[in-house]
Formats: sequence, C-alpha cells, structure tokens
Amino acid sequence: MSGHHPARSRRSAERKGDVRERAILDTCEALLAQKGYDAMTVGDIAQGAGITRGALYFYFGSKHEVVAALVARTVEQLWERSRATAQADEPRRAIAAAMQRTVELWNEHGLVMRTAIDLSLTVPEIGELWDHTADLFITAITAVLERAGIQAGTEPQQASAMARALCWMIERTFYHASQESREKLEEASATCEHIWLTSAGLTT
Amino acid sequence: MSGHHPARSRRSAERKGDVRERAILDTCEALLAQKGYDAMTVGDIAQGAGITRGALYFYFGSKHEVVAALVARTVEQLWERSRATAQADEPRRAIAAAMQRTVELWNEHGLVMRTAIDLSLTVPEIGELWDHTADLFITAITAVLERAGIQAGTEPQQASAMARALCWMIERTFYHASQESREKLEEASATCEHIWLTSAGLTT
DNA sequence: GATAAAAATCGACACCATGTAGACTTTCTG
DNA sequence: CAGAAAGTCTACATGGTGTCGATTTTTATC
Repeated sequence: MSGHHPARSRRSAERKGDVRERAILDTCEALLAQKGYDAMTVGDIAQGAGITRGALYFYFGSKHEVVAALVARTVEQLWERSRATAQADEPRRAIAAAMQRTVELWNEHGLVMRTAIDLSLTVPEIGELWDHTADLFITAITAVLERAGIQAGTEPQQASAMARALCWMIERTFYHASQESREKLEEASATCEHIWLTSAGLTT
Repeated sequence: MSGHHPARSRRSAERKGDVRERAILDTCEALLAQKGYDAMTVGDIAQGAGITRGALYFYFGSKHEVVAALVARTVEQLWERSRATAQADEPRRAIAAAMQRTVELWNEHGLVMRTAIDLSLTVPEIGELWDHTADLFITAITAVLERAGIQAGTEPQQASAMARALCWMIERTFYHASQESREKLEEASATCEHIWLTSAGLTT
C-alpha cells in the first residue's frame, strides 16, 4: 500500500518462493484436516497452493518432505514456547502449569501433532522430530519428579523411567481426546494430572 | 501317505483355499517384519504364498484386507487368552499378573500389535478391532482399581478415566519398548506396574 | 472313475499417483 | 537492458493397485 518511502524499502527480503512455500504448507495442513494424509494427493496440495505438481516439486522433493516440513514448522513453535516457559517452581504448581500448557498445545496444533505421531514410522525425518520433542517433555517431567522427591536414576521405578511412561500416557491420552472435543481434552488433562501427582507422591 | 483306512478319513474338511489363506497371512506377517507395511507390495505377499497377484485377490479384496485379517487372527488369540484368565484376585496380585500377561502378549505378538496401532487410522476395520481390544483392557483395569478402593465412575479422577489413561500408558510404553528388546520390555513393565500400583493407592 | 459345478489360478489391462526432465517464463541484479 | 537465477509448466516414465475374462484344478456326486 502506497509505499512513498526512500529506496531502502524496496528490500525484497521476501522471495516470491517464500510465500509459495508457506502457501504449500498451509494448504497441506488444511487438506490434512479435510481428507487425511493418504487421501491427500500431491496434485491437491499444488492446486490448493495455486501451482501445478511440477512446480511443487521445485520446493519439496516429495509428499513426505512437504508434511515433514509442516511438522517441523509446528514443532519449532512448540520448542520456542517450551524454552520460554520458566519451570523452576514448586512441583504441584509446575505440574498444573505443564498440563495447562499441554492442553493449549493440543488445542492449537492437535491435527499436526497427531499427523506427526501417525507418520513417525513412515517418515524417518518426522520420527526424529517427534522423538526429540518427546525427549524435551521427558526431561521436564523427570526434573519435576526429582524435585518432588522421587529418586533420580534410570531404573524402572526411578524418575527417568517413570517420566517416560508418564509422557507416553499423556501423548496417547491427548492423541485420542483431541480427536473428540475440547471438553474431552480437559477431562483427559485432569486425569493425567492426577496420575502424575500421585506418581510424584504428591497425594494430598 | 498309504491311507488304508475306511472311507470316513477322506474327510477333506480343509479346503485347499484354507491352507493358502493361512499361507498368505503368514507371509504377510513375515514381510511386515522384514520390510514394513509400506514397502511390502501385494506382489510380494502373493509370491511368498506361492501364487500370483491375481490369485491373491481371490482371497482378499485389497492389501488392507489382508493385513486386517492378520490383525483379526492375532487379536482373537488375545481375546481367547483374556477370557481364559480368571481375574478375581487380590488387587496387588491381579496387577502383577496382568502385567506379566501383557509382557508375554507383546513378546509374542508385538509386531502385529504395533502394526495394528499404526494402521488404526488408515484401515477402519483395524481401528475397530484395536479399539475393542483396548476396551477389554480398560474394563479389566477399571475393575482392579475399583476393587482397590478407587471410586467408581467416569469423572476425571475416578476409576474409569484413570483406567483409560493407564491403558494408553501401557500401550504406548510397550509399543516403544517392544521395538527395542525383551529387556526393555521387562523394564517398561516394571515401571508401568509401579505407576499402576501407585495410582491404585497401593503404595506399600 | 466320469462329469459337472465350484474353487482357485493366471495373465493382461486399465487406472492413478508419484516423481523426473527439459523447455519456457518471470523476476532479480548489475 | 542482458544474463542469471528462480519459478513454472507440460509431457513422460515408472510402479503399484485393483479388475476381468479365460482357463485350470479341485471337489462332490453318481
């Protein structure tokens, strides 16, 4: 809109391709919601993004790469938010906060997160992304458990192993609940929080 | 070989097709282990079973149907064994027994169970099979929790919801552990058992 | 054990999605 | 404005799925 400013503003740091690339990922996300991964064809994505299949392959080498990039984009947001969250807090409070944050994550990005989980096996790159994400959560949970007095260590009944199991519990429970409704998610969250608290020995 | 017995033994209650069908499922299971679902082609399965693709389609309508039948075959074994297990027992003992049984299940059928989970989304028939299986487990866990004194009901902190979360925890934890090694599975089992016990209020 | 129906098998084909290749057009850059 | 880089297109090659009709084998029956 009416850019009457001097030369410098001409800076097109934003290549046309950057816009297209974003459009592709956006379309991919939308189609994922509409038809699911298998039914979604590369042609569909291209069409949605306003180009042909051939052009799409200029940006991504395969259907897998497209969705991997989508997962990467989403997961990076999660990481940023995780990093931004100070987690030095009293255990009970930390657990409540973590669950609250997780509900938000699944509400906002449930679709892509479910897709990431579903494709972890099929698309190695996505598998790594998701494993890394899980590790972040496991580390965080481990820290809370230890601060709550659970013995540190990797034996079956020590913090590390318990955190892993709790992480998978949350992942799977939210995976299912987020497919149903926000209410189910809230309930699932409450249940997971309760089990986490109990496991941490924080039974009131 | 030299069947000099009377007429009756001639009973071919076993159609040739029954043998083939079994061969197809066996081959499918083997290939699943070798190359995974995506890489495994219908031609591969047919070849392994000693027939051509065309012949395979006489038995099953699609690749999906083949693997769904394989899952069904496996899952029916689980159900039988579940039914055979008397579960009226003191909670602590019941939990230990259940986990023991679950380890055996995953040791024997881990591959097919993982496949079932992976394809639950893609193949509706498999999804139903697995949902039903999960329900059996959830019901069983619920019963144990209630007998251990957890309040019955479906609110977030009551037996039913907790059982669901615990079930998913076990599913996911075993899913990952069974991909690694038997030792990991044992450890995972111990961890899950510990969390289950704690959640049931049976903390020694 | 001959025979007709049913069961099983095959090979060829149509279809569709993926990914590749090369020519062409637009956009940047000096 | 000219050349390079970025972006786009159409056409094609490949490979896997599922269908079809013809054909052979098995099974039941007399």
